[in-house]
Amino acid sequence: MSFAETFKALSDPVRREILTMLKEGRMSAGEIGSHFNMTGATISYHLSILKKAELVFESKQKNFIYYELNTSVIEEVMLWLSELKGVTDNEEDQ
Amino acid sequence: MSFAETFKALSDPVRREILTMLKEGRMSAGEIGSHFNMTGATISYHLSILKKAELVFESKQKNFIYYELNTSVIEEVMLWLSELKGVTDNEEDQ
DNA sequence: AATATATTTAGAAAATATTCTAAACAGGTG
DNA sequence: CACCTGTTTAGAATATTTTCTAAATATATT
Repeated sequence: MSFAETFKALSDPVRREILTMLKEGRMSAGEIGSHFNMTGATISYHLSILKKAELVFESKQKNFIYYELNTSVIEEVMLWLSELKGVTDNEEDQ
Repeated sequence: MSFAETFKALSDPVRREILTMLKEGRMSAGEIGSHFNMTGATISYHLSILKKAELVFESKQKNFIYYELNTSVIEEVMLWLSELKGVTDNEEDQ
């Protein structure tokens, strides 16, 4: 995991909205795309950035590709941020 | 606070390193700059991005400008991320 | 007041990111 | 197999970001 890739992925509003949509469950590329006023190619580009950042993973089914949140990277980012805040091990457990 | 600005600020390795340095306490622009192989102008640019994102604040003293971490925005980001993970209010308290 | 030190601003060059259109690919269905 | 649907890839246009040099500003010191 690279924080550069992760934060870069999170820095785009379209990509953050995609992640928020995926909170409710997995969606196909087409379903995701229909929520935006953009071509499928552009959505595919954003999904590829999220995939590289490991913020989502995909699974194929028929000729659909489903995307799903990957929460483990989110936890790593939160850990980095909490260390930045200077949280001690004890404080972390509260 | 805008998540776009915050994540964009966090997406650059130089800026993340500046934040990590500031964890130890406040530093002047010059002190920060001397840790990097870049001109003062470039460091000033990065500091302005961090300032706009409210990840740091500055205070002037003599002809030095000191920078300091602002942890409140970091907490807002962590909250956004924990909501993305789908954490319930109860789980948050553990 | 002149000079020195610390930092920022302006403007330009180079690198990266975002978006589009058109074409390609992959898996079903008639 | 030919075709349709869903998605990605390639390539180009545009926008944004990062970095530099040079100049400007602001505060202190002599």
